[in-house]
Amino acid sequence: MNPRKRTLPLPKTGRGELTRRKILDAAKREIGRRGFAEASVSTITAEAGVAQGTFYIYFRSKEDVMRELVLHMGRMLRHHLTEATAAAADRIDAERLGLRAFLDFVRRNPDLYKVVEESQFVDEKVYRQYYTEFAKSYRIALSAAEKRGEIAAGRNGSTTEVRAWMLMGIAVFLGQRYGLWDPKTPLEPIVDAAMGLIADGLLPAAPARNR
Amino acid sequence: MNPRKRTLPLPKTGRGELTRRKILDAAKREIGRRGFAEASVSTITAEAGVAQGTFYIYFRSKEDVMRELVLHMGRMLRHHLTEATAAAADRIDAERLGLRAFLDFVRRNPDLYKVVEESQFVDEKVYRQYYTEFAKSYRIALSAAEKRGEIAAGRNGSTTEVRAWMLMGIAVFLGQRYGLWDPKTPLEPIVDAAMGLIADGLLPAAPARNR
DNA sequence: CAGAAACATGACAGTTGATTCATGTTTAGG
DNA sequence: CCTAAACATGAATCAACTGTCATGTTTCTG
Repeated sequence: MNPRKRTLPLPKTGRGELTRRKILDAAKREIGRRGFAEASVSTITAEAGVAQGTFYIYFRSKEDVMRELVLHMGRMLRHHLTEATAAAADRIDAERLGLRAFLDFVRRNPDLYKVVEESQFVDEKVYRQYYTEFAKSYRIALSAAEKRGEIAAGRNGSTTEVRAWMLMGIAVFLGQRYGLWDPKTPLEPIVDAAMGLIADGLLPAAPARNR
Repeated sequence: MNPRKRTLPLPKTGRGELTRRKILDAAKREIGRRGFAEASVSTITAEAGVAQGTFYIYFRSKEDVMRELVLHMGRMLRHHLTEATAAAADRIDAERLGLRAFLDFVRRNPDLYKVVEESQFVDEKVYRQYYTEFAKSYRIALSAAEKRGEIAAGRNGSTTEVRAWMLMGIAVFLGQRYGLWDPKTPLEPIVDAAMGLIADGLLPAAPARNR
């Protein structure tokens, strides 16, 4: 029924739960700040205030903790975005609110964000899954909006998926540039500028176009 | 005059140059495939067909090789893109040609591409520099196109820079998704779909818009 | 409250892999 | 063709970490 347990069983007592969380939190900070290679299990457990051996009660390895953190980020971000876009008037509005919320999230959780990006080089599978799942929800939302006429119909069969990946790429890069690297600058002008491209593209407004 | 040499001096003989190149090539393949952590100096030198010690004649450390490879990628990619976009009729055309060329490049140089992405976690400085420089050229090109009226004027002061980072994010994500992860699928439909968003945005064509 | 299960400890065994170095070999240039 | 500089070697050094384990301590359950 459980030939090779993928994950160690979860703690069964309150104490255990607390300890596990302390380790996870410390790992997030350590890996986020110093990077996966620098963050040793001993650094993590020191930061968490527990003995080294305790780590292995809850996690098989450092990689195991990465996986857990990626899943955690997925859940948190999904929740954050769902809340933020709930009141969107239409898809463009949802894009704006979503982008804004994403940048906020990155600024509030730089460590977690960096862990997820680095997971790519530690366990590619979990990283791909992370983005593939986001892309899937994105595709569904875009398809629906397309049917409602809120956004343009695609040029070909790949359009919706391509759009989803483009929008994710935009968010990730703006998150990196303005969320992580320049955490003080106001986000509104960034989001405004971004929405210009997302909604209308690079081309000048229609009246001037000749096509 | 050279207080602390950043880089070891370049080889002075043909033999040395060849050896250095063999090591660099092997490092690119090894790090690209197995990742920075897995690629040991001994693996790299074995692959290059030289002794371990030889590595340190040309590079101070494994990280040193990463830096070198990032710079190399920058030069190669810049060259590739310059050639590809030379004949562009206008900025939109340049975007199309550039995106297409970028995806091509990624498919042709997956190892190098992956090395650059991982460099972020090995020497963040060189990684930032890499993208910051690309962003700079991008800004210049976009500004010029804006003045020529080929693309819409920005909404605010950050527009040009934000656009540059968005377009880079788009390229990187499509490069990852369709260049690396799905290296067989034809690129044309991807590029077409992408250009829809880049040129016109998500909103339906102007006639249908009411604003 | 007693026994069992869960949890915690920290020293340590064992591995790994980066870097050094003393010793050769090859090349360039006079 | 001879010598200094350049290049190459690979065994040895050395530091760092991971994961284990024998030994406690705490919590749960009946």
